Amino acid sequence: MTHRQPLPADLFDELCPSALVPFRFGDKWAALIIRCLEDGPRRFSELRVPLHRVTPKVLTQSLRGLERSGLVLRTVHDGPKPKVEYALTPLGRSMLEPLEAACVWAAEHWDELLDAQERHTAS
Amino acid sequence: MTHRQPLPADLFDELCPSALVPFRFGDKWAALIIRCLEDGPRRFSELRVPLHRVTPKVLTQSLRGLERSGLVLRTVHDGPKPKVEYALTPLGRSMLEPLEAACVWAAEHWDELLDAQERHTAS
DNA sequence: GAGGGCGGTTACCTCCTGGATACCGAGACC
DNA sequence: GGTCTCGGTATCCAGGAGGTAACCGCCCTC
Repeated sequence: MTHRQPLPADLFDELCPSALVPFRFGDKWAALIIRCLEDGPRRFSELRVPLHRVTPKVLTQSLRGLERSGLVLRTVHDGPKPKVEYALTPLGRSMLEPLEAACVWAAEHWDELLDAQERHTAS
Repeated sequence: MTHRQPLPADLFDELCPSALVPFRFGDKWAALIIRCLEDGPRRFSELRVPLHRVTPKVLTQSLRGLERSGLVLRTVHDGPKPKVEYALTPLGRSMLEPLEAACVWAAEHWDELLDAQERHTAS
């Protein structure tokens, strides 16, 4: 091994972006929700279908979190029938690219990941 | 809005890779650790420097988790002095690409993210 | 034989996420 | 009046992630 750079003294210095690296960005369901919104705005009850394992409370929590981060916009349409729509903001939409890259990686290495898990639980 | 695809009925059907999408992959420090290893193997005490806000217990936990996932290899070099090295496996190294994409995204939109946070805490 | 660096481990505790379950008000529909 | 859908809340609770602090054996050097 040739002479390498020593590691930086403090990865947390200042507001180092790497501390907010989107791996581990958002809560447990954030990525799935964002992918549900990529085709356009969706209603709450529309999101509940593919995410039926997520209770409404948790779904609301996640959506509020994404709203707080500026990734999702919540719009209440006044009218006779209640109608609430969630849509990606431009910022949220810009996230689709790295998110897609991460999904592709996961899909490609799915088998290896499972193998590693099994090999460890076996031993 | 033109006619869109309805959302899939169940995002959790089978072993859908999107459920393991690397956003939210690993624990709190996984991404930072992986980036510390991209230049080659590092020793435990070497990692402790940039990650000095992570206690040894948690660092060990994270490293064990990454080892379990097959992303990191732990090697004990027998010899007069104790020497343990952590290195990325090929699988771990392949993860650098999407991780880098995520970091670039975060760096580019850092200001927007902070703005959104502040705007929300203010209101 | 005292001390120090290495690579951790152990015990304990706290907080927060996420889950289960039940319930709610407004409007439309019957 | 009763009931349905929509878009959530309220309440309670368990598990686990993560933090604190102390300790450990081994080997080396002084």
